[in-house]
Amino acid sequence: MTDTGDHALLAGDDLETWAGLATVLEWLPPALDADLLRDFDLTHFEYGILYALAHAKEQQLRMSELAAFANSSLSRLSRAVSRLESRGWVERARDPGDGRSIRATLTEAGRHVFEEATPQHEQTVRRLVLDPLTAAQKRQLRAITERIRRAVTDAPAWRP
Amino acid sequence: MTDTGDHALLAGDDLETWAGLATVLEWLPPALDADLLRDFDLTHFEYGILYALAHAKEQQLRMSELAAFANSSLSRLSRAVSRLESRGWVERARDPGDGRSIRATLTEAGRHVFEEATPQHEQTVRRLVLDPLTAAQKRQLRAITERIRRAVTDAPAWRP
DNA sequence: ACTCTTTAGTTGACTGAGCAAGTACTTGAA
DNA sequence: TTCAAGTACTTGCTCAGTCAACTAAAGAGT
Repeated sequence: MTDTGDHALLAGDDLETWAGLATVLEWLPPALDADLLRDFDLTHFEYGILYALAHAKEQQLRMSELAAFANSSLSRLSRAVSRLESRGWVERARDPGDGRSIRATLTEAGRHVFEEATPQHEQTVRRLVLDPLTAAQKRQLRAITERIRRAVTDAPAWRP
Repeated sequence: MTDTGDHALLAGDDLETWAGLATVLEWLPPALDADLLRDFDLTHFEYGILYALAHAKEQQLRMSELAAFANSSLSRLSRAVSRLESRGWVERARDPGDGRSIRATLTEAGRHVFEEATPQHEQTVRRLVLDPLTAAQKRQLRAITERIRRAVTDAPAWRP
């Protein structure tokens, strides 16, 4: 094994910290998706859209609001809503007040799917993330993710 | 806002813990990719392949070994190596000992790119993950990611 | 030696996401 | 009032990733 230069190479505890996080970054998202996908043919992202609509006033939101909730580009959201619409879970209607806007509404069927999927999904979140941790660790994780989140959003050349 | 049923809904601190982690899961990977992609046209995944090869004996590994290092399916790896090969950074050669296997080798050019990219990438990892945390938090994060990793790999219906 | 199965890897068809260009409506300013 | 600039979405193109089907070689059993 050849060394790769010595610009303060990542090593020891720091390397382990990073490797541990990288592993979770890699494996947790597909694991979170698995149940939802198998039983409801929903990705976590699509579930997030149903979640936002279900909790919105009159179960409807403008596309751009929805994109903000879902941390998504408008383009990604537009395609995702198209998929949900084609399954009859969401409907689109032009906003009467502003003809540029489109309001997405959760249908009865969509609400039904969301209510079926929710307990299972929350169960998955508990099983993979919350239950394995002690109360202290959950508290620590909140502080840690908050610091990382701030570093990411402060990053130059990276505006979420 | 309508409630969605009361099957021990996620709420309070637990909800915050989960929301915090979900945000990091969403934003950190693209932020980690950004510099590498801009300056070297390399994704984090492709960088990982170069990393594994650079640290392997004679800078070469069988595809399936490489897939294991990169936590990747063989199919994804095969396509990624094709991309790297087309840029002249990796070469493929049939294994003389076992005609089924293919050994991927890092070329001189590939080694060069890897050595150029490494300091910057490690700098990014520090900036986004390690530097924002205290020594205690880094220790905590190692323990936390280890528990989550175990929960994920133990998951029924999810065999990495 | 001759199949049968297993292992290693690649590839075709399809899907989801990003980017940039396009459409449609609104607002502001001459 | 009219037209330029801006806002809210959508869509065409391209690319990476998955799954399943395929090729090729190795090993196992008879």
